Amino acid sequence: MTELEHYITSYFGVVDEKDLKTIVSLFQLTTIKKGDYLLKTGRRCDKLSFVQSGLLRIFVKTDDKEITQWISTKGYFTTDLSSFVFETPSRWTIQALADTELYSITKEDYQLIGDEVPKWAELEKLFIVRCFTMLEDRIFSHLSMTAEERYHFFYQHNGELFNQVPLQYIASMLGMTPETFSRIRKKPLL
Amino acid sequence: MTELEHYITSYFGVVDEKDLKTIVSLFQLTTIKKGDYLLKTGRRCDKLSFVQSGLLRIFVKTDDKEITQWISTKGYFTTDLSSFVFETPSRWTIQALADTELYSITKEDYQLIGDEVPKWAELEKLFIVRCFTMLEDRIFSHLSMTAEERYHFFYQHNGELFNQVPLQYIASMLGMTPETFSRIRKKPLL
DNA sequence: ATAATTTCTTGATTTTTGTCAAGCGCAAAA
DNA sequence: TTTTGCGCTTGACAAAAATCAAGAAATTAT
Repeated sequence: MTELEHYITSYFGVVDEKDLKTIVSLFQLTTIKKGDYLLKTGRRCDKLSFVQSGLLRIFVKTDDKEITQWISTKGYFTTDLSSFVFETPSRWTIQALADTELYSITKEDYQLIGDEVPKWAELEKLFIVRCFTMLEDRIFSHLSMTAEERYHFFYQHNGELFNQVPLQYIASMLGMTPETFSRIRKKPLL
Repeated sequence: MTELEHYITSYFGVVDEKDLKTIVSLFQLTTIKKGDYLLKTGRRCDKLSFVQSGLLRIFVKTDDKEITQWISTKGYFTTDLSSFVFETPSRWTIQALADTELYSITKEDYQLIGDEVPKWAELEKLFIVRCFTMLEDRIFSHLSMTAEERYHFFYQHNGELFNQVPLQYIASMLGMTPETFSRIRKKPLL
């Protein structure tokens, strides 16, 4: 079983062997180099990508700074969901932070899954609801926690990321400056 | 056309007359009084409610304070989505801030919609993706804006709420204390 | 109408976080 | 190896926001 098959099984739920092969066969393995862009703000995001290895940073460039929205690691699906679904210009820019292997599927092919696998619509919905809930949690963290608390919480749950990506991106993603991040980092834990 | 019919048409997309009647007939009009609870944290949220009139506050009680996640006004669907879909204990408490009329549908009946209206699965997905995108925007506002900017942005888009609900709840929902909210409020606009 | 409660404001103060500027360390490039 | 650039840290300072406490103002209850 490939990682993609494993991920689909565990995150979307049980799909029979045959359907799983059908789904996976629609994904194409592609590679992008460190620094390359998978998507740029304003372009239409016409594919959904699964990170097989490597790292992606999802961010927005405003007038004076870049805001990192999320960092996708191995085992994550990545896309500009709104752009992918509604075919509108994307809000996010997605760039590789390391050489990255992706299994990607075009929107066209993605729609075939729904035709081939009747159960898909339901599984897809459950998946999106799970993503929705994660965003709710993230908003809640901004309403109820200080920068320091968000740091520790994120470190607990995603500590392995800290020695893989520039810390300034994690700082941005948590809603603080690199300086604040650095100061929290060196504080003793008491 | 009732408000509910109108809302379904405009937010979920075009559904034919007959299907629309089917859907709407599954919703039950109920009334809850100011201060009453529609849902309490930990309980299973077994229904989806459309606010016909009145106001609902969605919040969480932590050890020392209450965090308001959202305030639903006329024309909003409200539920604990995760609890409704996965039948897990709800995270949110939902309380009426005023006497409120709701059109509610149980999960059982909600599932009938999918059976009766083949198009529903797709419309439902699009609706959830739209909600997802709104949450993304909200996270972005916390990563890129100060309390003052969030205040003004929210005022621009939801100003009518300011004379309908206790301001402390809006403050909490925007991630600031009532005192900070009050000070921003009295600041001249320059 | 009056009292009681809740909500909002204000001031003084502390804490948290951001900004600016400089320097250090490390890794990639020349 | 030396240089260059990038990322991280640090310090001094400024700004933003939280806290605490007291009082108005408004709402609700009596």
